[in-house]
Amino acid sequence: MCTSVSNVFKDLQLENEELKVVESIFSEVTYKKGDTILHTNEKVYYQYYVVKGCLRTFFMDAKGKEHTIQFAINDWWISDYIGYFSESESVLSIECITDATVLKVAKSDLDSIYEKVPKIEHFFRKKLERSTVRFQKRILNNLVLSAKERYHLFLQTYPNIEQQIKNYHLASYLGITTESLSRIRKETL
Amino acid sequence: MCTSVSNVFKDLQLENEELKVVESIFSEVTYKKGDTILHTNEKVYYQYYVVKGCLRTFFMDAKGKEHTIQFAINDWWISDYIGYFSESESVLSIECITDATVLKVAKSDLDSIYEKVPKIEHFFRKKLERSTVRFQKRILNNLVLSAKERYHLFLQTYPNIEQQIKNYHLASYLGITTESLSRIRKETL
DNA sequence: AGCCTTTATTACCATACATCAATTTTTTTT
DNA sequence: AAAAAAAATTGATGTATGGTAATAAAGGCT
Repeated sequence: MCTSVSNVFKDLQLENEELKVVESIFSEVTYKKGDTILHTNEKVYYQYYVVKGCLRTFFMDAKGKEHTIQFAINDWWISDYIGYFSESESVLSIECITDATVLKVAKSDLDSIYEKVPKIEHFFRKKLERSTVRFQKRILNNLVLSAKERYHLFLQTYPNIEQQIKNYHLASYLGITTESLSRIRKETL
Repeated sequence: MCTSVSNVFKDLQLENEELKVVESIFSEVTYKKGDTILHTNEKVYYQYYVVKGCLRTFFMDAKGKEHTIQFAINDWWISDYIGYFSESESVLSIECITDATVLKVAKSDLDSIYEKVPKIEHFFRKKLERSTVRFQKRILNNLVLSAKERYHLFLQTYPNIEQQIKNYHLASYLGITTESLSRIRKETL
């Protein structure tokens, strides 16, 4: 069916049997630039592994201002993890910044597989550990760095993402306005 | 040995055999108010389950300003999770705000138990999921709320913690100065 | 190519919070 | 209880980033 699933778990050395079970719960979906995969106030059933393209999650605040929480490109995972893990309605939207191909998997399916294939539970625990490290670092950075410093750190850390996104995507990720980002970029040149 | 370990995993219905294995890797330690459990630039071997007392992790920036990352009271876990998960030197310090009793466990011991007792890996995966939700919410809040709003949200969310901590602890958690916090509290009365 | 929409830039003014310095209040120590 | 130390408050002023609005540049579409 979708051969890319084996790629997701390539480091795991799954038996053929295991791989079959795992493949059965993933499905490949393609989207067009601008598509919204998840709207706010929907139940969050899925998380998504990005095969190709660039996506983001964002939060729309009371004043209608967007706040980008996460970008995802090749080999990253994305979802509204607040809604996904707490099995509640979404507070974020997931949007395709470019045309995209993803593998989606339902939380309920994944949860039931953990018992059958412990390697998979292991994989997702490790993934959570890495994402915890990233989030903690992000909190640190937001506490410590100026907007300008956060901008340069982003460029360093995610050089592949900047090309694919608009300035206002990045501004809303850095927690500043497009105008401020524009000023920062001007200074830098 | 230390009976409180069974309490940590009370929802898990561990067999006697399993409990014994698990208990063997935890050890109870007591600290005095003001003690620093972990200094910066040390290897982070342990994470800590708080039995009693109040602790915090904080980051000291280049200007010598403290930034509190996390508080922990009864039944919470605490560590420098950047250092702990990435097996690197600590960037945070762990400090006892009050006298405290904790159960500490080494990452290496825990990792080796996951294979023997899958229930434990399951437990820690779930714990990571919940902490991911909390961190995502914290990022959202920092993006969206004013200092005043963050203060009131903190009081609501952690009513048990405020009594145990100094204003400057809270200020450094909210990302503001003690002076600003003082003004916020004055307005509120 | 030219039109129209989207995105980015620039300028001016506003504001939330920071910084510095002095003082008061609370807590700890003797 | 008095003295000393730590913590909190208050006032005056500074600064990074926000908000608004107008303009310019870039990208899509027929």
